[in-house]
Amino acid sequence: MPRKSASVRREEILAATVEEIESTGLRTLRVADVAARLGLSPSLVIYHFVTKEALVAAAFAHAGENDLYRARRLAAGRKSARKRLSDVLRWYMPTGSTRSWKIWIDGWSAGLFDDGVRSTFAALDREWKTILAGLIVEGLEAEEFRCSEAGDLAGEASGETSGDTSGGGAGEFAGATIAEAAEDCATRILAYLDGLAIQLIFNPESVTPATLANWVDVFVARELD
Amino acid sequence: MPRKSASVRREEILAATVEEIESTGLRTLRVADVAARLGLSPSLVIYHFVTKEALVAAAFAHAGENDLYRARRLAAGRKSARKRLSDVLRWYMPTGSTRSWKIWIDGWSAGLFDDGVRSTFAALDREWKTILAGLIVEGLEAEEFRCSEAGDLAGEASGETSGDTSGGGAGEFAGATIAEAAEDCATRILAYLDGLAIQLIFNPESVTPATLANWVDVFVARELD
DNA sequence: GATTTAACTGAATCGCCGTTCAGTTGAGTT
DNA sequence: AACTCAACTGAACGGCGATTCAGTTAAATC
Repeated sequence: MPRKSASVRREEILAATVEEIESTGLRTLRVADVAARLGLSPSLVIYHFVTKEALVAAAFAHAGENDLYRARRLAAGRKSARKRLSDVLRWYMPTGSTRSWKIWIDGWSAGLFDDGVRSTFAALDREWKTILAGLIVEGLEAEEFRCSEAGDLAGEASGETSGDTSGGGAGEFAGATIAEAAEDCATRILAYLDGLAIQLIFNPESVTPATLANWVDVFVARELD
Repeated sequence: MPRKSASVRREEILAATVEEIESTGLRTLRVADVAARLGLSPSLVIYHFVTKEALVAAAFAHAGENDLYRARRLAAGRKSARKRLSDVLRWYMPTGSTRSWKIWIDGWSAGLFDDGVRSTFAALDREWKTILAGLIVEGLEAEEFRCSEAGDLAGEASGETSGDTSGGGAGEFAGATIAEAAEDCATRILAYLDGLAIQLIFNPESVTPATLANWVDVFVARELD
C-alpha cells in the first residue's frame, strides 16, 4: 500500500468516484465502493474529503472541468471556426456510449436541491456557452456564417413579437449586441444537445447516434446560415 | 381519521408523493414525510405500496399520466392543428414555475439505473410523441404546413448525407413514410423542449420563460414550414 | 537515526429510515 | 347485534452506511 501525496490521492479518488457514478449511479453510491475501487479504506476517502456530499460535489466539478479542458483544446485549433465548432459539438454529444452522459443527468438531479452542485453546474454551463459563443463570433467575423435573425426575434419581448427590426448599426442589431446573440445561439444549441442526449438514453431504439449527429448539423446550419 | 377505500387512499398517497418529490426531491424522500403530509402513519403507505421503490415508480407513472391526460384533451380540440400543437407544447413547457419540471429531471435520474422507472419514462415519451406526431400529420393533411425535408435528410445514413432525395411518391419521400417523418419531427421538438427546460432551471438569469416560448415557436416554424 | 508530520487503517459508533408485526377500529353484511 | 374484512396505527426491529477515533506506518526533516 504505497502512500501518495494528498493532491495525487485526491485526484485518484475523484476519478474513482466519477467512474462509480457512471457505472452504478449517484443513487446507490457508497463511499465504501469508491474506496474499494482503489483498494483503500473508506476512512481515507472521508479523511480527504470530510464528507460524502463534498466528495460528490468535487467529483462533478472534476468531471466537468475535464470535459471543458478538452473542449477548449478543440476550440483553440487552427481550422476554420465552423469546423472547430463542429468538433466541439461532436465532443459534447455522446458519440459512442451514453455512459459518460449519465453522470450529467444524475448531476442535474443532484443540483435541483443542492445549491453547491447547482452553482457548479451553472458555472460549467456558462463556460460551455462562452466557448461556443466565442467560436460563433469568430465565424461571424471571418464571415463563414452569420447569426440568423431568428435568434434575435426572441429578445426581451414577452409575448408581442413585433416586426420592429430596424435601427441596427454595425455590431448591433435589433437592440442586442452580436455577443449576446451569439450567447443565445449557444444556449439554444446546448439545449438541443442536452435534449437529444436524453432521447438517446431513454429511447435508443427510435434514434441512433448517427441520426442525432445529423439533426445537430441541420440545427446548427439553420442557426448560422 | 376517516377511512377511505384503497383506491382513493392510493390516489391521495400518490399525489402526496409527487408533491413531496417536487418540493424536496427524490434524494431526500422519506415515506414518513409522505405519510405526514396526509396525517397518516408510515405503515399505511407501505401497506398500500409494499415498498418505497414501488411507491416512487407508481408516483412517476401517476404524474406522467396526469400530464398526458391534459395534453390529449388539448390535442383533441377543434381548433386548427397548428394552434392545438402550440397549446400542447405550451402545456409541456414550464410556463410558470419550474417546480413541476424538477420531478422529471429526478425521474430521468432514477430511470438511469432502474429498469422499471426507465420503461415507464420510455412509454410516457412515446405517448407524447404519438400525440405530437398525430397533430403534425393532421396539419400536413390539412395543408396547414408541410414537414421540412431537412428532417428527412437525417434518415438511416450514418455519415454520408448524399443528395439522393429522388423517388418519392405520394405519402412517402426520401424512403421514409410521412408518419415516420412526423415522429422524428416530434422527437426533435420534444428534445428541444427538454433541453430548454434544463436551461431554465440551471440558468434562470440568462433565459426567461418568455424568450424560451419564442425560441420554441421559431423552432417549430422551422420544422414545419 | 531520531523526530515530526501526514497518509492511512480497522474497528466501533450512531443515527436514520424502511419495513414488520401484533393488534385496533371502522364500515359494511347478514 | 354478532361477524368479517380491510384500513389503519404504534412501537419495535434491523440493517445499512457515513462518520469517528485511536492508533499505525511511511516518508520527509533535521
